[in-house]
Amino acid sequence: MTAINAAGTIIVVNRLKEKGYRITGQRQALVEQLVESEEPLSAFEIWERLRIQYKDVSLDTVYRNLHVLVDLGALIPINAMGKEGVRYELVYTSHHHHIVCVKCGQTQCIDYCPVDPHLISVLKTHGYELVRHNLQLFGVCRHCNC
Amino acid sequence: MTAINAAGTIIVVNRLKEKGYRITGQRQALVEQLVESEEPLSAFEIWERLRIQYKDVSLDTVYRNLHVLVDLGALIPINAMGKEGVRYELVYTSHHHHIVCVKCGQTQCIDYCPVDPHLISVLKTHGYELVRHNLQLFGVCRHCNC
DNA sequence: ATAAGTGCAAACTGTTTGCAGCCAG
DNA sequence: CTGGCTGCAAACAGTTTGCACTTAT
Repeated sequence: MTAINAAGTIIVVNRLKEKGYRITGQRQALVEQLVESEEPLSAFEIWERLRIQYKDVSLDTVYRNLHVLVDLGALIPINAMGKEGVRYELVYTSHHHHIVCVKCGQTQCIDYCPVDPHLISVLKTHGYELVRHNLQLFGVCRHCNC
Repeated sequence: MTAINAAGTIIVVNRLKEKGYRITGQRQALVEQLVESEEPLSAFEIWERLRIQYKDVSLDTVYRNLHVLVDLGALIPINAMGKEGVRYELVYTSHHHHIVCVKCGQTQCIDYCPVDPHLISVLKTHGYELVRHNLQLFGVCRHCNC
């Protein structure tokens, strides 16, 4: 694990401690997997990776810890719609959106966000103040497009 | 049913006929429910409404017909990102998105779409071909902002 | 010590599928 | 008439929950 990843783990683990959560081996290992992953992971994928270190870890524990992190605001759920369920990504990185492959369910980060001053003002004319947003992009990835 | 809704039903039904699908009572009634609905419906909600006319219609039939309409391109699946499953909206109206008030749940159509040639090309560089998309906007409406 | 966290199994939800009968074309 | 459509039941995948045991604090 790189120094930058170790730091990321510590940040998340400290947030857990602050809120009174206990740091178990499984919980810390789950955070490490999320920090080290290049892309959002599904609960099942996290489970597969955790089992290398914790051979008896259960999928339930993965789900429970994912919920804890989501409640904490440290993790955002990304819905892949269809193939495989929700994927999770830590949010200490910069703001961006994702595209999901409608065939295989893989996701990629897209460094683009539609929310600009123009959209904000359009919404204002409708009487709305924007609180949060999510751009869902669905496509076919290079691999599935053959 | 208003004249405009009747017209909407006919448009969708004709697309089904063109592709060789048969027009059963259940199928037509399902289209009518979608046309008449102000907002996207879940499979379960459609089923509830269909059962008023077709008391023995099965939920499977709802799903099967939803798939047919999605394959046809007449219906887009919208993931509510909450605990509920997928919602469906007919696409014979002009393309737009919605903003949802996080306090009262009211929605408004927003005549804005982030998908432009620039975004398409950004996605191409990621190896993705865009199939469909959905912009989810959450805000506080004029009424709730006091 | 003690309450949060865990593994197991079983329940639950939303969706899909195999089959025999039905009905639109 | 006949293949697509249907209802039924059962399977299915992803997720959640009740329980007794374990472990971090």
